[in-house]
Amino acid sequence: MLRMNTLDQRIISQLLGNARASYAEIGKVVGLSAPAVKRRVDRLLDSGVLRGFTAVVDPQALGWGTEAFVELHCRGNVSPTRIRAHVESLPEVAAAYTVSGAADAIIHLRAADIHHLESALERLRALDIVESTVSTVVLSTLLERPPVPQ
Amino acid sequence: MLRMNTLDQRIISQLLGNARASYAEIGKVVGLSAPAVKRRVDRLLDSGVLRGFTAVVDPQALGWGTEAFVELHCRGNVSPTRIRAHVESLPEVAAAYTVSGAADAIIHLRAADIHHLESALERLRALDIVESTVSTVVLSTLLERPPVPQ
DNA sequence: GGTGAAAAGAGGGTTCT
DNA sequence: AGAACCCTCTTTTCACC
Repeated sequence: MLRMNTLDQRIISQLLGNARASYAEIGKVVGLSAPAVKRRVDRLLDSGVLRGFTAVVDPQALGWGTEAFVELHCRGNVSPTRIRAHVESLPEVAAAYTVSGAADAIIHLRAADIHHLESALERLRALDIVESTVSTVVLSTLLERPPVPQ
Repeated sequence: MLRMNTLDQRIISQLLGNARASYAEIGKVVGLSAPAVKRRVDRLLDSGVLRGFTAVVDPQALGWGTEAFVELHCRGNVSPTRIRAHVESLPEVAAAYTVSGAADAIIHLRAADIHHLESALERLRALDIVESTVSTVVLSTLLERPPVPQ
């Protein structure tokens, strides 16, 4: 595990805001030269604190505007690893979490439309670890923030 | 609304995989010159299909490893806009959705630890639109995929 | 959408503290 | 160790075709 300081956090903060910012731009904000920023970014990538860089797209625009949250109730005791192995076979799974409470997991589904969502749900319910599901369809996305603030 | 073709989708796909890829690299994959790629990316940014570029960080590594999903039940009829206005005042809100079913919204909370999460939940419940909440604490993240596949 | 040129940035080695 | 400086090579970003 890496020990990070304020400088690293501020660099990450800049990259969260704009992953295509140049090292010089970032350096100007955090008070470092461009090569110094690059070496820190490389180190953060190596250590796994930074996993990579991605584009933020409008799901609606790409035709993936229909979402749902599904509480997963499994048959008997199923390990998180097995749940993961099963749910990652569905491309519509945007995220999956094991949780406290009655449900075993919460699945975030993302699909093109209601029919696509229904099809994904059917395939999810057909997994042999699944006993029952409780779905909540998303009507609108009020807010979505990048993974980590500041 | 913008009409997009396969070329745009492939460019977006490349940027989803690596937002810091050079235009020349992207162009080599999709069969375009670097300036042509840049023109399309600029147009996608202008039109809002591409919202920007961000870093993918390990929340654990930055000390934001504790998450929860909260079903929000509001007093009477509250518009999505008002819900949004209220919940975005909490920095711990990672995402918020209006949903079908009994709850009015689902809030995705992200905090440093259980105590931080508890504090965020208290502030959420203190909002005057909120009648009651049902929280589900995330035990582990099994899977998290970028916003849009392919 | 491609081409070519000027400006900006990346990346590596060296020096300084 | 880590950051700044410098130099070369690549990339970006225009112009124009």
